[in-house]
Amino acid sequence: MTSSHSRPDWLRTHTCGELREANVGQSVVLNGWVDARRDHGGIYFVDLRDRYGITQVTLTPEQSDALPFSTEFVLGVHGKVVQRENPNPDRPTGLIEVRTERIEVLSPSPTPPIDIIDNLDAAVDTRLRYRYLDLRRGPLQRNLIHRSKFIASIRRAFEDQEFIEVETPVLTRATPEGARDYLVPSRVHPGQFYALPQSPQIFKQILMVAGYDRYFQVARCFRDEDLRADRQPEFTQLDMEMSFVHEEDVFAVWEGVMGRAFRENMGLELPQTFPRMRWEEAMDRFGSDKPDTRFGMELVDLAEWVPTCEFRVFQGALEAGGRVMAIRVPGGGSSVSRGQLKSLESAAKDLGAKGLAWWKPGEEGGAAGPVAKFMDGAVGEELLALTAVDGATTDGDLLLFGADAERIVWRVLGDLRLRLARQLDLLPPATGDGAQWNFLWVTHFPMFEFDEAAGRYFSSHHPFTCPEDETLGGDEPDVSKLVSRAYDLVLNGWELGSGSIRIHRQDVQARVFELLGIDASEQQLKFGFLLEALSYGAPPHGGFAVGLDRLVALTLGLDSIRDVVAFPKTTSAADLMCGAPSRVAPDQLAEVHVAPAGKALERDGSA
RNA sequence: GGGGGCGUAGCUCAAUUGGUUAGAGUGCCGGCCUGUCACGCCGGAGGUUGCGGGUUCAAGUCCCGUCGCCCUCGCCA
Repeated sequence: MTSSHSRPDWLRTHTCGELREANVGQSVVLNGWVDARRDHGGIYFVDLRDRYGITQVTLTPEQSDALPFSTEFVLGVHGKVVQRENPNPDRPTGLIEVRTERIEVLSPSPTPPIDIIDNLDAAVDTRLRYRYLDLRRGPLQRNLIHRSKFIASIRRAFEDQEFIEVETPVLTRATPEGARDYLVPSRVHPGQFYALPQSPQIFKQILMVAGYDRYFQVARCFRDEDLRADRQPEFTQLDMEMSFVHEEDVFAVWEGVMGRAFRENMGLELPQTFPRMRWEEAMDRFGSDKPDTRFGMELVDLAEWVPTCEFRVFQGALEAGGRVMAIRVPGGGSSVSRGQLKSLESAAKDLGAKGLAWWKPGEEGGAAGPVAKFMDGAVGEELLALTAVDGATTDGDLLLFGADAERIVWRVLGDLRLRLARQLDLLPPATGDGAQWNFLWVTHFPMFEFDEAAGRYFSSHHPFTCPEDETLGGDEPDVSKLVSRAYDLVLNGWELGSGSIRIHRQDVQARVFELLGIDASEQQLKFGFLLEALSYGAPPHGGFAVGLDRLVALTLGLDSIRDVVAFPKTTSAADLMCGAPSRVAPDQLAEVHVAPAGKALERDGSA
């Protein structure tokens, strides 16, 4: 059967990015948006744009007078490709132009509220309100195309290793712990709610029980928490799970996946294996569980040295069971001013420090810092030797100290290290030739973390994470010291993703619940169906998930994931383009058995 | 929920610290120009200064409230 529609003659024969000298003499039809116009009286230039490029079109005065059009109109241009009198070497199509024979407006446009140019400087609200115009711009198009190709590489990499892509539900059950759920009321079950998944965690473990052995998915996840530049309420994870594996098997798969995606999309060869670092070492050397290893300024433990120093604050910190550590800022003696030290100190205080001790060994008197008087002679010499990078002694450095509980020292010095690296420009460029791609596996996370407010322990990862020691320390364990088989993948100081080897033995699982203070009835209530599934022959398994939005943003050198998400939301989780969230008609609410309450009542219902 | 910043023409920003008719660049509209590609020259339109209230002879400017956007702490197993 043939179509009853005849093919319109304005349909393009070429895109706006493909005509070259070889096409000179050909009759062509182009479709595209009016990027710019230049009227020279006797001749009229139009830059016609689509996502492939820009081609210059020439019109006679008669043609331009006969047909009014403006920027962002969509045109169909019939014409002949000709060599240019004045070529433009800056454009791929710059050697040719299309001399118009016939032109028609396929679609008009009012003056756009934002310019469709690469270097746009417009308010974010306007860009989000008219997202379709923002997305028409070159940089955003290139971002989304890069994202698409990146995902395609990852899919191929998983498929080549026998992974099976399985879709899991978006309407699912509320999760007992973790982030706040997005809820969806059920019409059929009055008073009951679905939740949108925070991750496919439970489903992927069940797929292992079901024998799928190697699963992956490009999965949308939802968390009803406050936003940041690198956090959206819905985001995309590259999720996977494997059976009959050890940590190293999971790492190897991802090293292959990342290697392929970087090779195919960025022309970069990543190392075949990424470095591994235990959590404890990451904290001790970088003050962070997601260390940026592209620069030095590592933390140095001063426990051995402190007793030789008279400074009571340092000694007091050790006596109280805390730590004393320092970072050495190369050249900081001159590059970090008193004013900057003040703001560093206030940053340190915001993070829980009582103050910030510093020393500029090259300086005299007050300029040398508040603790300089304790650094005379051998004491100072020894400290300089301890903190020297690769044994090298450089003059004019700055030493910053942390003396407090271990957590605070890590947090404060880890933060100052990053702050100073940015301030002093120690970071390599985010993209391009000088860029570094420091992938790192961080392993051996603590099993549990104590929550002061709740007064109990919580799983650092989640309660199905396998402990390193399956006896969990025996009869009287020190819960705070237990180590898990959870791991993170870190890239240049960003946490790309996390995962773990799971518990598959019921006795171990029961013991973990016991340590978390979750009794049998609560277990049944919260995790019943998963525990039941795991009882029917659960293979030993483990998995991992990577935040795709962050990964893509990083590979493009962007700070904000908004520029790699087609339709992002604002800091208050609103979609300015379609106006979500919105009020709904009372009928619609009644149908799902929901009535406004609290603040929803105060704002009188202008539905 | 807390802290900070911002809100003036379609867009990006000014407005001498409370004082005449709120300006500029850009975009848009009109005119001129045959080789531009950030075209050029001339002219024009375009404003509820986010919104509401207050102080004052007088408010873009000061005060109170409110809304929105951005950053950030909490939060995000």
